[in-house]
Amino acid sequence: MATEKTASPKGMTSSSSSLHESVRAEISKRIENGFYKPGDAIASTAQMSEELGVSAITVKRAVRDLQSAGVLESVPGKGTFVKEKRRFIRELDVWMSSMDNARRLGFEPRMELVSITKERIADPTLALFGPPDNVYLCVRKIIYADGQPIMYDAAYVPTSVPDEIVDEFGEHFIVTALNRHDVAVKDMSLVIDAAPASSGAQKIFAIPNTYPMLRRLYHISTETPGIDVFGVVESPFDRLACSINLSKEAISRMEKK
Amino acid sequence: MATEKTASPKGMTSSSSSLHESVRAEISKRIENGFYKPGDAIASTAQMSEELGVSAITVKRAVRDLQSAGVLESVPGKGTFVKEKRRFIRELDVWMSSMDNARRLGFEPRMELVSITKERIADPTLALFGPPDNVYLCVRKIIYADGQPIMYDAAYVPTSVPDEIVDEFGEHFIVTALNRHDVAVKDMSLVIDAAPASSGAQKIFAIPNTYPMLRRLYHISTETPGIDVFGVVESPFDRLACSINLSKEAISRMEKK
DNA sequence: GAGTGGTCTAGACCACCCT
DNA sequence: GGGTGGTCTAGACCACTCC
Repeated sequence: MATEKTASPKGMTSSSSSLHESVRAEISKRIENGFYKPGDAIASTAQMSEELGVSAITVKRAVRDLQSAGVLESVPGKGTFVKEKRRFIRELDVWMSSMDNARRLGFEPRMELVSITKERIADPTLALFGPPDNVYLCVRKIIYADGQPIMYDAAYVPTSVPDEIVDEFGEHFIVTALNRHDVAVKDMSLVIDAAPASSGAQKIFAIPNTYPMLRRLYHISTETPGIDVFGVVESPFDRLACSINLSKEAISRMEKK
Repeated sequence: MATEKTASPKGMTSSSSSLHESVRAEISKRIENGFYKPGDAIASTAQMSEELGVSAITVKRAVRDLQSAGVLESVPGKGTFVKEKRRFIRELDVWMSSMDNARRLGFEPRMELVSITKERIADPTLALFGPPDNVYLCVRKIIYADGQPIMYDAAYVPTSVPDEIVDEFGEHFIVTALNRHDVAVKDMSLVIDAAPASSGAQKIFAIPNTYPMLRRLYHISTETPGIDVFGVVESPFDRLACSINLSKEAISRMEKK
């Protein structure tokens, strides 16, 4: 079958080797051109299949890859839409909470407590910080900016932390809540990486497949013996970036070497 | 067709809704169990298709998702293999070059100059730093750790930089080369995010589809007027992470607020 | 009911690798 | 030649939404 074999079906630039790549490029081009604007629905699979002269499955393949790339979003029964691209930048150097950070950038932040449970640290990547193998209070929360979920935070705090402080975890960031009760933060280690979404994050952010999230692993140590906090923050990579400024002082350390 | 409809074909845990997710989970389970070890070839599509009682396409779908997740790697004509998981951690706080950083962590680093061309800054994300719209020298290089490519660096340096310094870009990091010629670095801004691989990075790292890379955008400003460097480093997210330590001094700034 | 995307299948062709 | 993965197709069913 497949009798006619046109090199480049219906006016697509056949720059790529495979057909689904060409289709993907065509859709991307239309978005860049402004033919499809953010929020718009693109042509349906059936339409585009006929229009470009390729099979419906090939169109679906291209669309799925663009979903993964954070460009498109499909709603079953409705259509496939061009995602709004607005990205939140978390400034790590200014050292303020994400909430303050958001406000400064003109976002309307909101925090939602998901659960407080007693758990051991499950995430093997947190082993990087060498946390004691205890049972912790695991505080999970979602941070929104302008209604969009941008972070999913799982913090492991020692069970020895008094209830007055725990009660504030729903409204405040961990560090803020600790500070308000005179538990001074001594030091904070961060590891930034990307990894497939946890099951919790998959539900919250509606991640289509095992797609990587931008992740911040943290270890907060305090002046109070026995109070160390470990945690993971996951964010969709198209909605968050981190910024840092390394000042002259830090650089001078290098020059001395 | 598809007459028999077993809920959970051939002893897979049907924890997921869709079939390809179950297949994916099954493969992941076998890797966790140690049934498939790093470097091993997994069962071929045809074998697994029969073994699990699902169509070959569904197996391929599951394998493709695991490729994207950085778990599997397929070599056409040979088979599909479990990737070795060894990750390089770039310490940003210590403020040393990636080469020194690598040696300290027991990696054997190597740098390979790809090209030095005259270009304007193409990457729109670098606009974040507000670079002047000039023609720059674009220095592209690959950094390897133990033979594995872990970074793809594209640096834009002003054309006014003397040739003696440019000649050293092939062997040294930008900052190191500048320092060696008394161009002192004043300040460095970093943005860490994840984004689909550039075309160059796709080739170097053999990225299957438009899969996101961990990215570091940088802006280096120097004491010498007119010498500012902008750049992008891309890394496969399963091969690199960044670490930072925020010391007590940085935190004290917050407490004062 | 008509249209949408999501899933699954069977079958085919190709390029590649190994023996 | 026989195996592998990669691609493409046609056709089907489902759940969903909107009219």
